[in-house]
Amino acid sequence: MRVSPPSFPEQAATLGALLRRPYRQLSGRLYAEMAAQGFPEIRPAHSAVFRHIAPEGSRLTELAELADLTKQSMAYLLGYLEEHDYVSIGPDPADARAKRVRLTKRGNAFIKALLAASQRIEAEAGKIMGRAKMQQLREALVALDQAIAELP
Amino acid sequence: MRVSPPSFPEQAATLGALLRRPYRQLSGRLYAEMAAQGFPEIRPAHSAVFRHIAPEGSRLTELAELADLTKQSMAYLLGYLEEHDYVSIGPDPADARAKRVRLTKRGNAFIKALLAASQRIEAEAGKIMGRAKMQQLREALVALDQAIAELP
DNA sequence: TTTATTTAGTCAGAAGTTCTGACTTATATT
DNA sequence: AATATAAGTCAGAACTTCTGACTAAATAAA
Repeated sequence: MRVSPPSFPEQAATLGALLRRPYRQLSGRLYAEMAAQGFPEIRPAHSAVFRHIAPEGSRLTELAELADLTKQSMAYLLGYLEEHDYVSIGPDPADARAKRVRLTKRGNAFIKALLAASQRIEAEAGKIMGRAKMQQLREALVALDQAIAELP
Repeated sequence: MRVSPPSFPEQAATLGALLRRPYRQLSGRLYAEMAAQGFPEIRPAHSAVFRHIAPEGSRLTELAELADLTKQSMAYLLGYLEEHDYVSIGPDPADARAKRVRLTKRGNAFIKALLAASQRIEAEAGKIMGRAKMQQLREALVALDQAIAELP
């Protein structure tokens, strides 16, 4: 004698929904904090660059591949970041077709601030939910990522 | 004597990164499968509707609030879904200004298929990483979501 | 019970993110 | 040397979401 059908995703709490909610929350907090700390130009899309750029610099195409974006999309993001002095884009000495993208001082400062804020938020959440559970969560997320990669 | 600075997010594995990766993977697989199963029109943005729509139907404004979107954005998504016969949009008998959005047969079929695929993928991943760990993961994700909500 | 306010939704326009297709130039292969 | 491949660019479009201004209906206040 069911009163209301539990057949809708919100109640069903799919794994996807469970992952999405905290991710969104975290993301929102983080970028708001970065804006407050003097990096207001950075939007979530730009993380595609910051996540993958190498300390010695990276090529546009390389970044595009790592971020799973087209070269055009990556070029768009990089143009914006160059304009706002987060990266510099110069010629690649080894290949006249290619460009070398490097973090500027400001770009490095942004990453440092983002990492610090992220760790602080994680630590605070850890205090609330328990550090052991947070550690379990991390391990389980790594395992999940691995498991999904092995899926047929 | 550090050789390469570990100061970049990809290596740092922030909690955000750990959540994002499997979420993206899951999402990608799920929508590809839905397309293969006869629902090619549905894109991730539309989940904002399916996640929140009530069995008896919902109002546009209500859906917008639940999804944390503007009414205009929700109207855009609903228009598309109505065109493709996933929802019907009719007048609300209780309020002449309002509209009532209901899932069509096709909309219900989509949700059913999405849920089934999601559960199947989760079960398969569970077989690989261990069902106990998957259960731990679910619990930890709920705890994390709760903890983030309690953050200052 | 008029008047004022709030609520539901629309219209117009824009910004941002990402895509496809066609192209140029430089490098690598044959 | 001729051909194929790789790095990026240019032009244009689709999609997602936003802001601001608006209409019409419902609710609250005077």
